[in-house]
Amino acid sequence: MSLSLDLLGDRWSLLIVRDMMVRGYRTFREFQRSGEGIATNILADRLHRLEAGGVVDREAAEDGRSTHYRLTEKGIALAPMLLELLIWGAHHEDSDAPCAAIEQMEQNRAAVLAETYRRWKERDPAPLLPPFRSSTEPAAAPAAASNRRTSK
Amino acid sequence: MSLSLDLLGDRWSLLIVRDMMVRGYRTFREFQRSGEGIATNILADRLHRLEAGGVVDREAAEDGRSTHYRLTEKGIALAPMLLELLIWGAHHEDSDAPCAAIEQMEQNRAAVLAETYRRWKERDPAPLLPPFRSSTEPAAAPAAASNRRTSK
DNA sequence: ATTTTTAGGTTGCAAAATGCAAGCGAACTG
DNA sequence: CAGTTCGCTTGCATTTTGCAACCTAAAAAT
Repeated sequence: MSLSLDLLGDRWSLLIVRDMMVRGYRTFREFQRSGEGIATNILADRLHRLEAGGVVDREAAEDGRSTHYRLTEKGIALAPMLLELLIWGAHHEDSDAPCAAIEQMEQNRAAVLAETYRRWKERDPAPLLPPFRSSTEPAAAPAAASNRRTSK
Repeated sequence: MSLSLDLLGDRWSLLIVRDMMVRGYRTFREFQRSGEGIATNILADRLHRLEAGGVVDREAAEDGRSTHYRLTEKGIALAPMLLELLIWGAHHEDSDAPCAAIEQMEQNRAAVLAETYRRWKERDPAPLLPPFRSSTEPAAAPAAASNRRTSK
């Protein structure tokens, strides 16, 4: 496990993986602007390390100028761990998390993971959970059969 | 989640929590000698931060000289996440992990977590998985609710 | 065909975190 | 009383981080 933490045990790596997995982020810019404020040199370094560690892959986008980062099989396999961390954080740290959504995930772990894996396999870039506060569009229906948008 | 990583997102914090949870470590010395080689100043700092973050508690030991660190409710709640990380690491990083034991944990998540929680509640310092060896022995199996330990 | 914008970085530098070895005070032990 | 164990702290060198500025290549706009 110490080897795992060599790769993932820092302030940013898991945040990047989470952004790829649940928010569907793919490009350098998206990570950069994801609100937490990572410096560009650190972001570049982390992406390289994750690539070297076999957690992400980079591929040129169709438009020719941007690069798309994508989780590998090894990377998407972090989903269960990340889900548990998300739940733990919602309960014990993040007071601003959308409680109803989290509770639903908690009671529907398998479905959430299945949906996460499907989105990865089909390269579906839609966010797993829609952006927190200003979501008025009923676009993305995340987890399982029973899904209802409950605001905070 | 970024708040969670403020507290846990570094090379050592999760390793300390794991040592408390699965190896039953309690004292400064035990953490220090746990093989990974953390410097004493860093260890002291991490223990303080984990205490400040409400993940561990410190209590004076009976012998008067040593201190016992113990996971709080919030700390033991990290068990599901840590179990998933352990499994992920065994599959994708740690080639030296005891594969059979891991596989058993994987198919028995709920029981492993129940046993972990019991050990915490009863202050049972026995390691969850004994120092690495073959897992064909039923006595070492932590999974079942049957337990005959007479500590305390 | 030039300019402008966008994307994905690199570089230099200061500040903070880390690793290492040594030492320190209090509590027990002989 | 001397010596050991325990949980740290201190000083110092090295490494990592954060910040801002800058760079190149390609697409878009003019």
